[in-house]
Amino acid sequence: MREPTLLILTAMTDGPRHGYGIVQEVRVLSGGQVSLLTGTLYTALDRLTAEGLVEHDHEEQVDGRVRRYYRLTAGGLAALTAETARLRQLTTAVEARLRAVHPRTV
Amino acid sequence: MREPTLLILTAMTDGPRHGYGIVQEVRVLSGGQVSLLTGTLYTALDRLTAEGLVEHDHEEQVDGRVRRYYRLTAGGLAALTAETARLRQLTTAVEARLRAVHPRTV
DNA sequence: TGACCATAGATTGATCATTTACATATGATG
DNA sequence: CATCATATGTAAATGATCAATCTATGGTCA
Repeated sequence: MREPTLLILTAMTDGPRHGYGIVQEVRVLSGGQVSLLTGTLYTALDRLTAEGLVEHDHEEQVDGRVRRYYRLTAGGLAALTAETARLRQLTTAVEARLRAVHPRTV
Repeated sequence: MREPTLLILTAMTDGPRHGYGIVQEVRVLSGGQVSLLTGTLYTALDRLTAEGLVEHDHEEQVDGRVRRYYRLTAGGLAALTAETARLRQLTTAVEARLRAVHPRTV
């Protein structure tokens, strides 16, 4: 799982969100570092839907614009949790190595 | 930076290593989870050399086989350190979110 | 009032890293 | 005599992301 995918899933943990809402939420939770491109977002949502990690929720009409909401499935939450644990383990291992060899750089 | 790349750089933090040595080291430091494929390794080494994160060290002849050693440059170490810090920050943010919303799953 | 920005959706072609598969070669193990 | 561990690499395919573009509404500012 790549980074944008991880962040997209994370943005849906607290409930369904529509595309633009995911873009904004990812910006917030990444500390302003990641601004998803729409090309990344919508193709990822299609892919994740096909994989069963995400599914359609409902649609809204706001000011003449459609809002399409997506939600995380149980499988999506499980995948996100597993991936995060794997990532933490990896990060910890790399940091341990850096500390051991180059104590001042970490 | 993708995961295999991160691990390849990490495997060279304690000194120069040759290709196959990197494969073995990555297996160890990933807790046996990642076995680099040679296609990934050698194309990554070429790319990282072109980017200046890695450079050629020396060559050895062992049992009629060549061993080509690579080492991390100062820029490579800096990039690895920065990437690891970024990854930790990201992982922490995602975990915080998971804990806040689904306390039992983390 | 006309330009621009934020919001909201989406598609297309290009790029890049990785994977898969292939190719070659030696020495040790069973 | 086959297979595995060691050791190097290349070429084609896949997959995810990026860059660019498009449509459309409502609000702000000069």
